Amino acid sequence: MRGVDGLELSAKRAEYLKYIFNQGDVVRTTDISTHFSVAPSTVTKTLEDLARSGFVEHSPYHGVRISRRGREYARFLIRRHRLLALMLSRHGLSPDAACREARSFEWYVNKSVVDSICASLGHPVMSVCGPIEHDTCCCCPADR
Amino acid sequence: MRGVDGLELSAKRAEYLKYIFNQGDVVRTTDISTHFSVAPSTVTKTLEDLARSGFVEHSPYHGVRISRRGREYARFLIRRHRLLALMLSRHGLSPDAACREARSFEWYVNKSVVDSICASLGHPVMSVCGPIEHDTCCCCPADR
DNA sequence: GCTAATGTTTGGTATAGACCTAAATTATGC
DNA sequence: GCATAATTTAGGTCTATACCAAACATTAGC
Repeated sequence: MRGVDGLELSAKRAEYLKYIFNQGDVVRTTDISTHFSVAPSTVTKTLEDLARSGFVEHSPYHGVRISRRGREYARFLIRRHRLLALMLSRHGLSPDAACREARSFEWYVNKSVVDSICASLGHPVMSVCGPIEHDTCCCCPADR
Repeated sequence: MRGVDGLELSAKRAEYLKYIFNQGDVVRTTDISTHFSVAPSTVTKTLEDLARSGFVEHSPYHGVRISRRGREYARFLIRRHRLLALMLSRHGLSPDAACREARSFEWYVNKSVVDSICASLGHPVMSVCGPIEHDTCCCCPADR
């Protein structure tokens, strides 16, 4: 995660990656196109891009599998989302609203900002929409 | 400001509007193109758009002047920026970093979220990069 | 009050991202 | 091993942003 600023992927691509990560194993084009309600061909193109950037391994006609890099990045995306949602909930939003609203702008928030927020919240382990892992956080030796 | 969610303008357009608002009177195409380092024709096109949406009054060859609607909206943009910057500074960012980082994602943050943050910070009157006005805040009778 | 310099707009082009349909290709289930 | 289902390819649309060159309008100098 060194040299990562969290803005490498557009919102849409990041959502695809998150979805692929959450599915675990091999994900089929149709799964993604159904989930996001877009045409399969749209998915194929985006997948090719994600593969070109090394976030997934795409074997045509057989689906995609997340790469090591993609896995790390997806974990960061999830950690960012949950930290921002938690922050919003500390600023008066209901858990649901916090989670929903975080989705709208999280894609534009730097890793360094996320790390600051994480520290200011005392490296919390639980957010309003799930646990927060700290293996991609600046405070963890593994990341240094 | 009723019916406004803060996402009406793209980041670029909102920046143009903010600049025009800050300049006060009539602003010339060249001023804007110099400020943002883009070609004058790019500015003209964007200005036409802003005029079409009612944020500015554009009299060709004579510059633009902000409209009533634009003025209100610009005030909201500034209030949003300063509240988010203040929030970031409360989460460990230096004043400079808070202001800079807020710029990168503020464009995607809803008015309702801004209002919540405003309330949670106790409707502050000063941020890290300038005063915060509350005439566009949900807490003010003028807005109801 | 005309001309030259300056400022602005018009029209055309480009890129990136996201999306689509239709046609072609590959895989899979009997 | 063939029909059907899944997937990719080809070719296109649309929006936002940006650029340039050429045409045009305005202003300033004389």
